[in-house]
Amino acid sequence: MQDLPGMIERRTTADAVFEHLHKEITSLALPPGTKLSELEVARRFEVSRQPVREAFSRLSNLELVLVRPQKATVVRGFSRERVAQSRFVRLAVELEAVQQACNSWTPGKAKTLQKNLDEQRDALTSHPERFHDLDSQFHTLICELGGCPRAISAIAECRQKIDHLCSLSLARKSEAETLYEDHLELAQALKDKSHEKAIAIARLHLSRLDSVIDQVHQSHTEYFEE
Amino acid sequence: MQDLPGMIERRTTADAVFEHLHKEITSLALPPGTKLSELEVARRFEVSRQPVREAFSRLSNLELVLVRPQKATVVRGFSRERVAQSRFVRLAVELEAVQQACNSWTPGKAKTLQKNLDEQRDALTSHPERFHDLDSQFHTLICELGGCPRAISAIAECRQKIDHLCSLSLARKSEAETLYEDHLELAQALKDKSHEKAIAIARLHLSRLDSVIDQVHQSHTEYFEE
DNA sequence: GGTGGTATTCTAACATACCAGTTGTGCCGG
DNA sequence: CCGGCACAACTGGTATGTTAGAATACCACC
Repeated sequence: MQDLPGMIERRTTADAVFEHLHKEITSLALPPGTKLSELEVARRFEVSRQPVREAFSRLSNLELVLVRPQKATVVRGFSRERVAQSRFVRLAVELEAVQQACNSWTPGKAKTLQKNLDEQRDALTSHPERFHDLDSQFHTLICELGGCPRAISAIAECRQKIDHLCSLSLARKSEAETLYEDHLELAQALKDKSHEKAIAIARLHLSRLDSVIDQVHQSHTEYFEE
Repeated sequence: MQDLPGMIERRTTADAVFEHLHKEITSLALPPGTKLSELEVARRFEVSRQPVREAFSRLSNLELVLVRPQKATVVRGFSRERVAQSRFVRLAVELEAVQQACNSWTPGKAKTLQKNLDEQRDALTSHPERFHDLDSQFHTLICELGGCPRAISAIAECRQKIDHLCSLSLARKSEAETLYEDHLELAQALKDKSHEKAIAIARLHLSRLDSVIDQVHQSHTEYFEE
């Protein structure tokens, strides 16, 4: 006797506060270093301090804020180490997913992936803002079609932290073209069922993040904790 | 001007409650399905509901409990899917770590690892209860010496969820011997700098978990959510 | 003018009271 | 005896008051 339908989750005040703050932090509307006071936030949302506390706790779990008892709660900055950690795990998972995909690739799957690639190409010139989503979808498709659905959430979790930082990056335009070309090559490698090539491209693809990270680190040192 | 020394974290009541409950849950003193009432727990620890709420919130983040508003908070059971997810990520990370170790392996590192292996052999007969720690240390050493320190925490996180389940496993004795032999082979593969062999053994090594998981699933179906 | 102690005023942590659902139980009517 | 409804005893969510630690500003004193 499960409560399968009973899981209709109530939307609580704390949820609302959490989601709002989460958005403000990840969008950098609240930049790193910003002090957040329970009382102040509570007044801003016109709720009591309790749900705010709850929200702070969750944000703290996500390492988005640092709660310093009796002092203050501040928005955490980026950490090269944390980013590197995410990148590392994502690389490992992505490599495994790509390999499994290599083993089980079929023309039908290739066609589905090609459809996404076509959209990417169109987006490059017409809707640059859509490229990021298509990029994400591309990697998801490889996991899904490749028989690694478990990799999807793991990668998404890693991406989230990295994307947060990459939102500061300028020059996404030329970057996007490079990424698109990587995607093309990776798709080809899958078609060829060439493990070595696929792995090499995946490694190269993710390594491109490093320069972006370095660039952001230099242009926005003040947002970093180290 | 950092607050390097300012990070001295105070030990709060919520911490204590959280740690206590965490231990009770992971040790299965509070088996899956146990109902936890904020009020009841608060009385047990002689604190107010507030810190208990905080603790519940953290446990919920770790997916150890399920908070159902207006109904109850219950200790979550195992989920084959969640375990598989952890196992998958761990495999991916471990494979990457082993490969990097392969590239940078030296006789000196091999010697350090051998010391751990010797301890494992001794533990098998004299101190079986120590084997688990040595096993953990073995994998950590490979990451550390292999130039993948980042893999350590990622693996530890995955292990935690799986270990929780494996604590129900009987027959750890014969299992341990098999694991030890895997370790020996892996160490040899590293010495030989044989990527293929190392990867194959790592895959095999982790796949051994599956039978343990199946076994626990059959003998303790009531602890599973699905 | 510089230094030490103190008072004020922040903060988050904690305790308590209240509210709004949910659930289980038992009474009452059929 | 059985079904349905009402009530009582829960639950977690929210609001607010209280406590204690930490930073700061200020003032007296050197």
